[in-house]
Amino acid sequence: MTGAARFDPAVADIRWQRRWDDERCFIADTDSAKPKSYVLEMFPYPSGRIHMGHVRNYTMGDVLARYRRMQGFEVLHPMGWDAFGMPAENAAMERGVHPDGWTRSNIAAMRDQLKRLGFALDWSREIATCDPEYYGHEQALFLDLYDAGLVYRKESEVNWDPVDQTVLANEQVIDGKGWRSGAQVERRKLSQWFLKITDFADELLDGLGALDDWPDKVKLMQENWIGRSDGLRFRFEAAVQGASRGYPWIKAALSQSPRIDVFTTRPDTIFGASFVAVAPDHPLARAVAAENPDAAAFIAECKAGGTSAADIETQEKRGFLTGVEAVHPLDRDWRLPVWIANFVLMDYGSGAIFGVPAHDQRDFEFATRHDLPIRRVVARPDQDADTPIGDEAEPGEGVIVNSRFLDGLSVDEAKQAVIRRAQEEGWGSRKKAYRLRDWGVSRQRYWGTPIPMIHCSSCGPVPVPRDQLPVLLPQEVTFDTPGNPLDRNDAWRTTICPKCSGEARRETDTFDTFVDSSWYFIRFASQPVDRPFDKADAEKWLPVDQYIGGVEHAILHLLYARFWTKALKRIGRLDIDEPFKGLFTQGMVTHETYRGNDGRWIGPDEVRADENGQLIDAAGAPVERGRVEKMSKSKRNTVDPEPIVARHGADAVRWFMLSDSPPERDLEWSEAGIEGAARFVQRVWRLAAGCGEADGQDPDLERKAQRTIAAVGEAIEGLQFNKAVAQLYELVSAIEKAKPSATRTQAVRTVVKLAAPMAPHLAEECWEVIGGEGLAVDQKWPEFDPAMLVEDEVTLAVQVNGKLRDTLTAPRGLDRAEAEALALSSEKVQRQLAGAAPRKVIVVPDRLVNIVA
RNA sequence: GCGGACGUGGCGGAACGGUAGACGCUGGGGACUUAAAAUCCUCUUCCCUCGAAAAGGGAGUGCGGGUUCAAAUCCCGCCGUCCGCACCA
Repeated sequence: MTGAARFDPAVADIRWQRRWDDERCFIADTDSAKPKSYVLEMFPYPSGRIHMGHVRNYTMGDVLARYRRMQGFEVLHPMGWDAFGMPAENAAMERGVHPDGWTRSNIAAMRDQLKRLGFALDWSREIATCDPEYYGHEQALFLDLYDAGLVYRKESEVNWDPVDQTVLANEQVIDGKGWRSGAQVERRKLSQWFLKITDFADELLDGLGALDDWPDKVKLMQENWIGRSDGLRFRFEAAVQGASRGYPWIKAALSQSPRIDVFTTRPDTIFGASFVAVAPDHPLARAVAAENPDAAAFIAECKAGGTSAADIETQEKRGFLTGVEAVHPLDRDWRLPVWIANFVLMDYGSGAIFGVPAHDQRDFEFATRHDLPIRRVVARPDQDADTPIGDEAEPGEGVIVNSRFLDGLSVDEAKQAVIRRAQEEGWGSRKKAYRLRDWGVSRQRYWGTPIPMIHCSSCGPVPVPRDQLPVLLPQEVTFDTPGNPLDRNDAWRTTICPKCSGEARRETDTFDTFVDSSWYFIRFASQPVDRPFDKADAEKWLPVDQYIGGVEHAILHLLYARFWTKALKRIGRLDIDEPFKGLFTQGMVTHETYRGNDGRWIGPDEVRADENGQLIDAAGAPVERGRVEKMSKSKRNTVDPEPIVARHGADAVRWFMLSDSPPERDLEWSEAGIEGAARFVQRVWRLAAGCGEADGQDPDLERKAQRTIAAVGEAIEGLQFNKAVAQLYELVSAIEKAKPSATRTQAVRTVVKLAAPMAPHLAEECWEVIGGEGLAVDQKWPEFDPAMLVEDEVTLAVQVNGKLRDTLTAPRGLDRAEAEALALSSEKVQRQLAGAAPRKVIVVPDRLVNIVA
C-alpha cells in the first residue's frame, strides 16, 4: 500500500480537527463512569496573538491530556481567558479603543490560533473572566468571604505619580520614576480591601507537605514566602533621654507610645542590642513627626520611591534619632536610643526591632553608618568574647558570650532561656511571626471585576445585596485623563444605600486580576447559571490532576488559588483541600537577539546572512548577534507561531516544542530545529505509507518496540517529553533498518499510537493509511510485556582502579566469581595489572567489575 | 537586600553513585540524480603516538577542596548566568 508522497499538513490538520470536533472527542462528561483526569494549563491573558510560550505550555498539557485519554480516563482539558488587566487600558489610552472591544477581538484571534494547533480542548467550557457571567459569581463568592469575616478594610501604600495624579503599578515605576511622566514616585496611603490570607498561613504552609507532585523548588519558595518563624515578642518601656528632656515631641511620643513592642527571632542576642528602630509608619514615628519638622522631613524622604520590596530593601540604611530611649528589659539602667529607620517594615512583626549589629547584617550597616556600638554576644569555637567583629555581621551559630546569665549557652538554649524569663517576668511572650501579609485586592482601575460594595456616609461600607449582582462594569467610559475612569463616572458611581436608602456611592476600585484566576479552575469543572459552581460536580473533577504553567507564578497565583480553595472549604462551599494535585512549571522560549550598529534591536525576520556569512539587516547593514534571551517585544526577538504553523503544520511545531530541551528548562527557538521536526514528521509518514502486510517474526525489533512503549509511557508520566521524543527517534530508526515482517508492521502501528499525543494529525493520517480502525485519537495506549524488556546478554564494564579498561559481553546472571574470573581473563586488564595481584575486586552484577590493584 | 534555580562536545541535551556524550541540530565525506531539492549511508569531545588505517595512551561534565573501590551525580567553599519579590500577567 502506498499513500501520497508527502504528508500535507495544510490539508490534514484542518481535516482531522474538523473530525474531532464532529465526533465531540474532547467534550468532558461529568457523569462518565471512567476514572477522571483533569489536565489544566494556566489560561492566557488575551494580549492579541499567541506566542511561542503559549504554544509550548499548551502542547505539553495536550500531550498529557491525549495520553490520559488513550489510557481510558475521562479527561477534562478546558481553556479560557484571563481577560481583565492593565494592557487593555493601555491600549485604550494609546489607541482610543475600548478595553472590552480590544479584549474580545484578541480572544477571537487567539482562539483561532489555538484551534489551528489542534489541541484536545473542551471548548464548550470556555470562559472569559471579563464576562459578567463569570465575574458576577466572583462578586458573590467575595461576599461569602465577607460574611465569613475574611474580608476587611485598611490603609495600604500605593505608588503615586504626583504629576499624572494617578496610582501606578510596580511595573510602571522605573528607577523610582513614573513611566509616563518621569516624575519621582511617592508612596501614598489609600483605604483598601484585604483578604485574610494570613488566617490560613499555617494551613497553607502545612498543606505543602502533602503536595508530593509539586516541584520541591516551588514548595520551598512558598514556604519562604509564608516565612513562619518562631521568636519573642516583647516590649521596651520608653523613657526620655536626659538631654532631650523638655522637647515637645518626646512628650507626644511617650503619650502616644509609652511602650515599644518589638519582635525578634534572635532573643538570644538581647545583650548585644545597641539600638531600637521603628518603621517610618510606626505610631511613635508619626507622633514624633507631628511635633518635629526634621523627623517629618525624614519620614517624607523614606516615602520617596516605589513600594516594591526590591526598591525598599536596596535603599541605603538611613535613620533619624528621635531622642526617645528604650529601657532594656533585663537591666533597667541600660538605655537604648530609639531611631526611625527606613529598613524597618511596618508590615512584618510589630514594625519595630532591636538592633544587634554584631549578628545581623542590616543592623551592622546601620550601626556602622551611625556610629553605634557593635558588641559580640555569640562566639564560634575559634573565637572568644573579645574577638572583634570584622567587616560584616556574623549571623551563625556559636556559644553566647558577654551576656550575663546566658554566657556559655548555645544559641538555641539562650533563646529558650530568654523567652522563659520574659514570660515569667511578664514583659514578653513566645510568638510566631509570618512574612506573609494579607492580600490587598483593591485596584484603582477600570478594566477589572467591580468590587461589590457601596459606601454610605451614615452606614459605612455596605455589601451589595445578592439580588443586585452582578455589579456590571459601565461601558461608557473615557480614558482621556489618567486615573480610574470609574471615579469620574458619576452616573454609575451614584447609588442608594441598601441599608438606609440614603444617597451613597459605589466602590470604584476593581479586583486584582489574581482574584479572577483564583477560582477559574473550579468554574471550568462546573458552570451552572445561577451560582458559581455546583459543589458535587466540582468535586467530581477537582483537584486538578496536572497543572502546567510558567514558574513566574510559583508564588503569587499558586498561593492565592490555594488560599481561595481553603477559604471555600472553611465556609463549606467546596470540600477540596488543595486545588492542584500535580504542578509542573515549564521553562521559557528563548531566541537569539540581534542589534544594529546603532544599538537598536532587530527582529529575526529582518536578519539574514550575506554570501560571506556576515549577518545583515534588510537594508544590508551589518548586524551583531546578541545573547539568547526570553522572547520579548522590547528586544524584538519574538517569533510569531502563526506563519510557522502555516508553513510546517501544527505537528512539526508541536514536535519541536517537545524535543531537545527538558520541559522545565528554557527552549531556544531555531529555524534548524523546526526544520528537523518537520523532517521527522515526513519520515514517520513515509514509514507508515510504505508499510505493507508481511510475514515473519523479528525478535530484536519486537524487543525494541516493547522497550519503547515502556520508555515513552514512563517519560510522558514524568513529563519528560524530550526523552519520549528521543525514544521515538530510536524506534523509527530501528524500524527503517528492519526487513519487512509481521513484527515490523506491528511496530509501525505502535509508533503511530505512541506519537499520537504529540503529533495527533500525523497520527490520524498514518492510522488511516495503514488501515487502522476508527480514529487514532481513540486508540488504547499500547501495553508491553515486562518479560520482553530483559536482554539475555549484558555488557560488563571492566575497570582497573576505577578506570574503564575493557567491556565484555557476558550472559546475564553471572555470579560474582564468574564475573571476576572473566574480567581477569581480559588481555587489557592483564596489561594494566602487569603481573600484580588484585587487592580487591568489586562486582556489580550484570554491570561492572572494578579491580583495585 | 531577600528568596529560588541553573552550569556536560561547535549547539540543545542523555546518563538508578557504576561504560560520560543516548537522541537531535550543525558541519565533513560519500551514494542516488544531467543537475538540484528530497532521501539514504558514514564520520564528528579534545590532545598525543602513527605515512595511513587498525589500535593504543592521556585529559575531560564552571573553578578549588573532600567522601568513595568508583563522582556529572553526594558534601564544603567559590565563580558565573538566569528567575521571583506581594499593583505585570
